[in-house]
Amino acid sequence: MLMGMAGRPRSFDRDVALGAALEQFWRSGYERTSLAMLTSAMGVTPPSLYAAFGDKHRLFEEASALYFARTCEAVDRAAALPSAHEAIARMLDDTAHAHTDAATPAGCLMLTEPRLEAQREVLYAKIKDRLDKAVRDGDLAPAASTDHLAAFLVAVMRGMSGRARDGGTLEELLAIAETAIHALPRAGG
Amino acid sequence: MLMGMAGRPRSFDRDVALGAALEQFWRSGYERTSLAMLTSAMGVTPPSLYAAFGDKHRLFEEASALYFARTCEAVDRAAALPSAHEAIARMLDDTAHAHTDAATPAGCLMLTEPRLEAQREVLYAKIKDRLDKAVRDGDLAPAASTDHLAAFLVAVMRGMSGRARDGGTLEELLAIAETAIHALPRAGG
DNA sequence: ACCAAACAGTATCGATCACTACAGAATGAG
DNA sequence: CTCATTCTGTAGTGATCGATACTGTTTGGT
Repeated sequence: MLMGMAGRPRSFDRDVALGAALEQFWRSGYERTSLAMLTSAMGVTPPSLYAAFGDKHRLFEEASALYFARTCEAVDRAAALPSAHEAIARMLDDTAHAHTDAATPAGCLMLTEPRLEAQREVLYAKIKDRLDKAVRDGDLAPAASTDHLAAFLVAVMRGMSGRARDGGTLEELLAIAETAIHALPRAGG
Repeated sequence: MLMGMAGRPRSFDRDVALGAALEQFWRSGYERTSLAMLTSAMGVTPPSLYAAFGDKHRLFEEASALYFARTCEAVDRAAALPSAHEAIARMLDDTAHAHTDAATPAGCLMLTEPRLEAQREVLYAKIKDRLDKAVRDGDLAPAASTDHLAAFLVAVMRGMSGRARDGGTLEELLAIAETAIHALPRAGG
C-alpha cells in the first residue's frame, strides 16, 4: 500500500522532450515561444508537459540550465589552456562556431535572453577568474584590470551572438573575435 | 465643397504622443509592449492611436525612425572629428553615456530590438565609411580591414547595450569602451 | 481478477492580445 | 443656423495566451 510508484508509465523520453524545448526556446526566446510551439516541438500534449515539467517558466529554467551546463563545459575546457591568450582565443573561437552552427539556432540563448542575467554573471566570473590566474602566473601584466577585460570580453561575445542572430556568418564572427584579441594587453607588458 | 480639411481637431500633440510611444518601445521592446501600455503612456485611446498612426507596427516604425534619426545625428557628429581614433572614441563614449542615461530607458533600442537589423546595417556602414576615410587620410594603417573593425565596433556597442539593460553602470560601460579602443591599429602602423 | 495510481487526449478555462464598430461630441463650411 | 466631417470614448470583436477539468486508458500491486 501507499507505495509511490505505480500507474501508467510516461510515453515519451523526458530528456529528449527537454532537448526539444531547449531548441525551441533557443530559436524563439522565452516570450515568443508559446505552449503550442512547445507541445508541437516536444511531441507532447499540454497536460503531459505540465505533469512532467511544471509550468512554462520552470520548463524554461530547466532547459536553460541544460544549455548553461553545456556552455560551461566548453568555457572550462578553454580556461584550462596554459596561457590566458590561448584560453581567451579559444573561448572566442568556440563562441563564433557555436553561434553559427547550422545544426542549432543562431546566437546564444544565455547571451540573448534578457532574464538569464545570472548565467551571464557566472560567465563573467569564470573569465575574470581565468584572467586573475594569468596575472598570478605572470602571464598577464600585473596592472591589467581583469574586471574591465572580462566585462569587455562578455560584451564582445554578446555582440557576436546578436550579429549571429542577424545572419552573421562564421567568418564574420571570427573576424570580430580576432579583432577583440588585439585589445588584450601584450604578454609580459 | 469637398475641401479636405474640416471636422473636430485632434486633442493631443502627435509628436509628444510619438515620443511617449518611443520611450515605451525603448523600455519594453516591441513584443512586450502592449497597446494598453501604449495608450496609457501616450494618453490616447485606441481609436485615436489607430487614426493617427495606423497600427502598432507602423507606430513602432515611426518611433524607431525617430530614435534612429537622433542616433545618426550623434554618430555623424562623432564621425566629423578629425582623427579616426577621436571619432571612434567619441562614438563609444556617447554609447556609454546614452545607454546609462537615467532620463531614458537603459540600453539602445536600435541595438537591442531584433527587427531593427536594417538600422544596425546603416550604423555599420557609417562606421566603416569613417574608417575608410581614415585609411585614405593616412590616419589608419592601409592594411587595416575596415569591415572587420566596423563589425567589431558594432558588436562592442551591442554588448554595451546589453550590459546596460542588465544594470551595468556608466563606469562599467566606459571601461568596456576604453578596452575596445585598444583593439584599433596604432596610428601610422 | 480487481483496484488505486499515474498518464494521455479533448475540450476548454479566464485573461489578454491587437484591433475596431458604434455612437456621441466638437469643429469648419455654407 | 445646418450639415458633413473628423475626432473621442466605451465597449466588445475573434484570436491566442498559459494553464486545467475531465474522461478514458494503461500500468503495478494485491
